[in-house]
Amino acid sequence: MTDISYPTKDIRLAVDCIIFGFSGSELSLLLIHRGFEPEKGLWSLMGGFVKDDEHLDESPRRVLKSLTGLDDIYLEQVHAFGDVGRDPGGRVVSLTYFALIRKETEDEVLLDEHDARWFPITDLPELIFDHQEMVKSALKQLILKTRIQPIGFNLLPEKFTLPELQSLYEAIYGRRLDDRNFRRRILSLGILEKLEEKEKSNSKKGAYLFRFDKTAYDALREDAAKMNVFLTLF
Amino acid sequence: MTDISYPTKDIRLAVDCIIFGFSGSELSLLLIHRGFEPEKGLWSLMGGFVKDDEHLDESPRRVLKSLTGLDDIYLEQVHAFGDVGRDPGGRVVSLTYFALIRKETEDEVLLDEHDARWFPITDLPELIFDHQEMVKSALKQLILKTRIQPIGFNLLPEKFTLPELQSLYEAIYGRRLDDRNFRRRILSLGILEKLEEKEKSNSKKGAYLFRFDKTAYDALREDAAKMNVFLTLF
DNA sequence: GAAATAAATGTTAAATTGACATTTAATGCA
DNA sequence: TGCATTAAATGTCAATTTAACATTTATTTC
Repeated sequence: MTDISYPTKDIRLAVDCIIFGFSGSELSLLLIHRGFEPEKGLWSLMGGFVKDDEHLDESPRRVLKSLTGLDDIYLEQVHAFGDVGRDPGGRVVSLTYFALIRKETEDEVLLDEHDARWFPITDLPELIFDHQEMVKSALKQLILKTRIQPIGFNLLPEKFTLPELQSLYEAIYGRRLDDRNFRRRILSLGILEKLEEKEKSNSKKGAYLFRFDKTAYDALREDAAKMNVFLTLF
Repeated sequence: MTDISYPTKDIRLAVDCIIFGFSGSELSLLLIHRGFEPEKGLWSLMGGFVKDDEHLDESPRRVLKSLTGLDDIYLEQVHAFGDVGRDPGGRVVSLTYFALIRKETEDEVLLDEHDARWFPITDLPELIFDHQEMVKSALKQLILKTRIQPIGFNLLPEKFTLPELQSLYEAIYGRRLDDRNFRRRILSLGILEKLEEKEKSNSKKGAYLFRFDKTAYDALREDAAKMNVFLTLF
């Protein structure tokens, strides 16, 4: 940055969070019912202004904490939206972050206070401003990232079954996957630790629980990095 | 964005451009010699402040125009850097954009005026502030994007040879590729139009020139989108 | 002990990838 | 004229990966 002639005092900086959750076989989004004009009654992403003394990535963390009560949320910056006129309240540049949370770990009381609700990604209500575009780009980034990094586990409980994991991938990619091929591929990576326990809520037989093995993944990634080669998970 | 209680009047918004060029077999970066304190004498990315009345993506276009004289540059937003204290001149949030330009179409006079110089990506000088981190993330994004979208052509002249194209991929990925396998793969996509002309500056035999076939690519992408499937170019 | 249900498993053909060496076209110089 | 030089262009084969497909297994409940 060399040109110091144009301070931009009138631009305000905000963050908006695209909060993904997963349950059953559905990927969903946590939205806020907007209680004031303009666009009263529509739904919106949860957001807030960046504080003067706060690092950028802290800002969505604070916002998410206030909405869900959760710390330690997986967050990724997506895009800056800031065209003139995108927000009728003045020049607001908004940084979007997507968040992956384990559904049902969030604080229901806080959610109620914010008039927040989960919506299936396939059936979203009308959103204010350019929030729909924000969701679209976040989903695109989630899809691309999921393919090459094991971030999906942030949407699942620590222990999960292979059918659950497959459903998650299907929900993210928006298409059905062959179960035999999925298992073979995902297990061959060696980044899942099979447990003795079974989860029986979905079937009589029960499905074995697995846990993500971060150490194994780090080694795998290290190897790929050494050879300057792309790592594709599924 | 629902929380309206924290206006951020003291945050200034800037853009910094990571300008990639390619020639010979080298990927390089256009940098500016910093003529003033702090960090005088180091090199930096070309940047500037976002104007109050300018759409976000227009800002790097204006900056690039002033440096290179070029319009119609391929640009992609990369990341917002804005931690407190990253710029000693106050709270400055900087949006980074990477730019792909066809080297030697730029205006030499303007470059001289800005004390700008090309550096091989493998041999960069010391950069101010967090600009090295900016370069790193931009390069990462370039690599990922190159794999799935035909953006590399923006670094080449309209007509190019296969050896040139391969060199470009090698420079971006940072590893050697097998020429026979490269040709087979890239030609099988059907997105290159072979011309009658040959380019003879690099060899006695001469190499056939090709042109990127956008129509064919769009059809290919359309097909992939229909099936919700990933498209990998190379 | 029979029915029901989801989990788990295996095979094969087709396609893709990776590794590898020779021939071709043109130039310039002897 | 033809020989040396140089980078471009080409092909094969084995190994790996992928896609497509159906049956068996473990457990519960009636």
